[in-house]
Amino acid sequence: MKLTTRSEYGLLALIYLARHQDEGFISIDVIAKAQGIPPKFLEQLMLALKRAHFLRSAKGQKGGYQLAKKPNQISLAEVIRLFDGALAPTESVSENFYESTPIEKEKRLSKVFKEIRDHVSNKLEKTTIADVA
Amino acid sequence: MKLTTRSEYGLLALIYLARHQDEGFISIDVIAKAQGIPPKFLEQLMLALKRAHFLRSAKGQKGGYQLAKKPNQISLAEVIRLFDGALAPTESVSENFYESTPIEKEKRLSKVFKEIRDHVSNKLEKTTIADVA
DNA sequence: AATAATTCCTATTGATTTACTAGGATTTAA
DNA sequence: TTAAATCCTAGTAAATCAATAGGAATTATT
Repeated sequence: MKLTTRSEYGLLALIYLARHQDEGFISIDVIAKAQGIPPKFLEQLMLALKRAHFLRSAKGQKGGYQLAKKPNQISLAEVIRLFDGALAPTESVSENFYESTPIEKEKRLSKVFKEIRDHVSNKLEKTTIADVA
Repeated sequence: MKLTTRSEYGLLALIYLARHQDEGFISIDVIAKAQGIPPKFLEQLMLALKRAHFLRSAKGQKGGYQLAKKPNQISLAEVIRLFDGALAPTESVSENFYESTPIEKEKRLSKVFKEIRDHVSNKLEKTTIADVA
């Protein structure tokens, strides 16, 4: 469950937008500058967030992005899953991204990792952008 | 905190050795075959585990590896840190592998990840090879 | 109508990491 | 002397990651 910079940047962008909810559409350049994110890289992330329906956009001059949901309706779990996939320490123990891995046959070990997955998942599911903005 | 296969294989090897503690030195080929690990890859991992003093070795014919500590004195945390580094979701929130990351300035967000780090860390610190073998 | 500012979209790049493999040197039991 | 093992480092192929490039489409402003 190591976060990539995409997840980190994605969260930072959402937090920024949550803090400026009532200011209409905000451009990538503004967000990038405010949060210290390479603008062209952020562009990709915004597109992904938009396609996942966390954001709404407006094209053209005076265009930009705004939240498509209330901050308290966007969980950290959803955002991190979008950019990084499984929250679990191994995919063999993931609910959403199951895949076989070497430790799978070791039931006791798997149980430990499942417990961790549950805790991480619960925590990130419960925590929303509103909580951290 | 996504486990690499090195960590997974490393844990599997230690579990095997814990289950065969009283059988003297056991060769890489035997462990590799039993646990389904590419032998030359396992060799590297064993070497690392030896250098970290989890294992003892004997060279030459009839040689091999055995645990250098009791299974209940080897925590999952130590093994995973050896192969994968930080247990924390971001290094900015890691005690043992601190490094600056983008979310660092967001205190609320960092707090969430610290809580996760603490839970993961505690759980893996408390759980030993004896518990999972 | 022209221009500037923006999102949209895909491809590409360079660096790093990951999962291995290769192979020689050394040691030791048979 | 030989076979079986660890020791050790280098190399490699593929994947992932972080970031850049650049053109197309859209829209407000001049």
